[in-house]
Amino acid sequence: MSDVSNIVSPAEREALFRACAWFRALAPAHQALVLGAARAERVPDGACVARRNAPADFWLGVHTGLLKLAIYNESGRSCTFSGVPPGGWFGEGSVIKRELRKYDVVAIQPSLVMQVPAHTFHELLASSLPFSRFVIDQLNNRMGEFIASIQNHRLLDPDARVAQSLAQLFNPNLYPSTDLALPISQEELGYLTGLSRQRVNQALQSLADQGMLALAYNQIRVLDLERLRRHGLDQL
DNA sequence: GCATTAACCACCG
DNA sequence: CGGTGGTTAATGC
Repeated sequence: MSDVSNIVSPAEREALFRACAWFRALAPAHQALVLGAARAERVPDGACVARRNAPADFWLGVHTGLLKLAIYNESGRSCTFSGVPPGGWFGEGSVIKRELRKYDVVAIQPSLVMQVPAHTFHELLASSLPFSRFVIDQLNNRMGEFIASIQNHRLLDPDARVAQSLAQLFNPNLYPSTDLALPISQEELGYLTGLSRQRVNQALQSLADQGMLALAYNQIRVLDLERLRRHGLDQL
């Protein structure tokens, strides 16, 4: 993990924010507030975007690439809570509570990350109805995803867990701009699902055989998202 | 039985 | 060359 960063120019940064639905819903004055304070940077694969137990100074968004939210124990074992694909915004929980971040944020692909300062986030929350609405929807959607995650983990067989974990990365409310070709290694998918790489490989090949996915080097292409979403749910 | 770890090797970039 | 993927064998619950 390194902290090497690559700041994006103001003009390009503005374009990035105009691509976000929540930003377009803001009044012009609030948009200006964001553009005056926000940052955007390119980070390489493996880079640490934000650290666990550090102050949550930013609300974070993904424009391109892929991030993961994970914690590591002293022996180096990791637990990945969530993958965040393009279009995803996260970290509002710790920003709202003004607490230390609860997990490490690590790039698992070269990524373009957007950062809204906590101060700006609180200003928007206090003065913008559209922004408040967005944050409520955001928290609500993610709560649903986490409850589904626990269900999946406890009730579904490994093949179905892989299918559901993949399908969650295509939640249109949380991650509106995810491409169907997902650049992720099978090892990272193992961390995300809590399964071994070998078992994930077996599940992926089964799902590919059934026509739901196409596998390539460092990439999983979803061919039938609806079937992937349904897969395994009949077990419940 | 089934998943995990460890190991091996081929292949990709 | 390092990272990734496909496979097998040994181990454990």
